[in-house]
Amino acid sequence: MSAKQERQQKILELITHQPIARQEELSTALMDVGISTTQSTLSKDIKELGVVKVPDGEGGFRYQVPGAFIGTDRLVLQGENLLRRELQDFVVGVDGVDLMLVVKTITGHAQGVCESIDQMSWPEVVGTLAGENTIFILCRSPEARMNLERDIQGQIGNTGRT
Amino acid sequence: MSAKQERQQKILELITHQPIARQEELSTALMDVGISTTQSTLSKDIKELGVVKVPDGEGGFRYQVPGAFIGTDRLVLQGENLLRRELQDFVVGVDGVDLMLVVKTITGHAQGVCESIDQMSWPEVVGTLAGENTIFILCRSPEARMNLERDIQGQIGNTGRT
DNA sequence: CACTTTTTTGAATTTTTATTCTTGACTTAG
DNA sequence: CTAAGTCAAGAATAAAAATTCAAAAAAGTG
Repeated sequence: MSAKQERQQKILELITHQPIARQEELSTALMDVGISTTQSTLSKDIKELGVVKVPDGEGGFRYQVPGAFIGTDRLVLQGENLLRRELQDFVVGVDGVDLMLVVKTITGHAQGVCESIDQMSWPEVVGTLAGENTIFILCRSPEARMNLERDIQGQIGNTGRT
Repeated sequence: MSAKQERQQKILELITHQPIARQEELSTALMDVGISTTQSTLSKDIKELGVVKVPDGEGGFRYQVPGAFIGTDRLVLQGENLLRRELQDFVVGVDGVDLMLVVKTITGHAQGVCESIDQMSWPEVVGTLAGENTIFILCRSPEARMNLERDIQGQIGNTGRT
């Protein structure tokens, strides 16, 4: 494990276990653990890790590991390309009745796929909701549902190509 | 509504709808909306609101409304006040068909808003379910749904007042 | 109304953070 | 081995954000 990785790992540990308000402070804390570095390097690490400085509600600040944030890496793929990729890779089935379309994914990926579907802002979709491996899609009409169902069905059929 | 409140409200709006990387930039954006203020004041507002500056994954930064965190003060709010606050700050849209009402929130806030809705124990609501940024609300009748939809629509419509 | 108290604000300043630029360590290809 | 290329790191510096302080505005109080 490289020095950089070790340091970044330790940074995450430190900030989750104690309130750290400034990069200098972090530098000191790292020193105590035998890691010596500069504010400059920490600034870069922090950006890379996606760590953020949040108001702590007591008039101060503290660094925190990002949780709910969108952030970092997923922004390379977007829109239709991302969706196609997700459908191909993660969706295992589609079904539906009436206004409800149900998409099954491999475990843990429903949220992600659902996010992509949301991003498309399809007019025929009223709303979506994802669990762990299932997505519910409420459609505006049975016809809209059938169209979508056919579309998605088509996409996931492509899987074994090339 | 005080000047301060208006300004802070607008800050939340602006940063959710466009990427803003620096406080000066925010100041400019506010100017475009007719609000004139200084970096100094914005720094205070940002702290008060719990807004954070996050790495955007493209080598830059942007301010963002906090999701997972908040140890701040807004948690004292309860019942209707809390709900109103949540609707204003976090809800980005409402839609529905038939018995289903769908509320969209900014990412990570659906659970919270849904909780507040549950607390209200509205008789026209049969049940609710929240994902990451979407809430499904099953209503007792289409009329009930329309009423709720109108109510919530009204709340989130308040944003741009005066 | 006066008068006190609290709150809000901006200018100036300090503090903190990001970036630029260089250097050295390490890799790879010839 | 040597040269070209990549990567990590720090010193110095630029940029951005937080804080201090004084003054103005607003909110109470008798």
